[in-house]
Amino acid sequence: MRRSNKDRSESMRLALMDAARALFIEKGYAETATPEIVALAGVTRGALYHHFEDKRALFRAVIEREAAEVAAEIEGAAPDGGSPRDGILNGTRAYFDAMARPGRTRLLLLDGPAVLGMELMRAIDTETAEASLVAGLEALLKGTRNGGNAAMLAVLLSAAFDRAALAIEAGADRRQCEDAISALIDGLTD
Amino acid sequence: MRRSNKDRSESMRLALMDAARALFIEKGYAETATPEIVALAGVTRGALYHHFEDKRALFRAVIEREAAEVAAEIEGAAPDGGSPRDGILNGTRAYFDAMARPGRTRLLLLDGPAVLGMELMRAIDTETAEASLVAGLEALLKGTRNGGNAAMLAVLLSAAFDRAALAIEAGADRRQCEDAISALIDGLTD
DNA sequence: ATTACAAACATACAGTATGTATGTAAAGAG
DNA sequence: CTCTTTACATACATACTGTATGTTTGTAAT
Repeated sequence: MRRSNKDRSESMRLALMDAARALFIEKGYAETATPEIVALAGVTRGALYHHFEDKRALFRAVIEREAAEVAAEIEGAAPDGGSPRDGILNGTRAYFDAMARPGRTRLLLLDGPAVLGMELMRAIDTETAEASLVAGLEALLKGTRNGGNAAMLAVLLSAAFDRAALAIEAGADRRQCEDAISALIDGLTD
Repeated sequence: MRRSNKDRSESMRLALMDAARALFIEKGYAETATPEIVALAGVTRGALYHHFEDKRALFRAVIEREAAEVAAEIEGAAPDGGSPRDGILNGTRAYFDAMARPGRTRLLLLDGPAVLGMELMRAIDTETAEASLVAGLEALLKGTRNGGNAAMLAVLLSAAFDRAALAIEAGADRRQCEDAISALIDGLTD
């Protein structure tokens, strides 16, 4: 069979990213060796280092795809209508749904920040949850006593969402998490 | 000079932990090699592997000491008197002070969770900020509509504190962080 | 004190990882 | 149908981790 170079590159990148993702979520970034990755993908390390600068670049590609998927799932689940409060809470639930996919908390909340750094991680998922959270909070708090804090509150609340996602994966009751977040959100207005 | 074995072990462990800490905060856990650590401590790798099972065990010792120091600083700064609200906010400020020491955010909030895992990290600093935060929140919320959520709210709020500490180190305005946290806390009661 | 043992280190080694350099086959341009 | 470039495989240099072994220093008993 005769395939174009573009096709070959694309499927090879995907195969490598899929194999890497499977191992990264199973054993973590540090404990995953490149020979394992390429063995799982059925190729050699030559392919890996041809398409990615180094192991970290492969990890970054996996992270960026994962973050984009999370963003897309949230985007797709947000009706974007209704009150600012409902918009935020719907977004929260969509975020929990998205983060329930196995491996995502480890990739995006544990290994990602440690390997790529907080700065880069923030840049990667800047258009993820937090951007719409800022918008929602600004709408919610406009004119209230907390109107000026929307940006900072979004930072802190998104941290709470992240921790909640980790807690849920660790066995915490999801309903209880949502109630606590509702309490935090509602406290800002009334 | 003739020193006892206990003395030798103790000072050697401290020397290794100090050297390791300096390199861990400068380059991160993964990028720090054991030959560097022992070179900085002026010994050989034999000493390291005699006193610690592996590199990870040395990192864990560094983390546990750091977490204990943070806990002690908070403990020392908490007057423990006054209203629950003031107690929580004082604890928050003490936490920010403690986390302002260079390297602590990286050790305790980035590399720690990734290397040791969330579960172990939670066990290590379980008696740190969060225990007193739970107590403070329970006192604050007793009888209010959020009385049953104190434990979960403590989890979420401590995540917000952590993120705030990271933001402050990244250049965010500390005062603004404290205001936002006050807003979250006060919203739970009024 | 001398001997006997254990603890504290240093040195040497085996295994494996990463990244690079080089070689080969397939695709695309002229 | 050449010629070049891209895609990949193989081979290699370097470095790190953990262990095994050796040497010195402390410790306890006879």
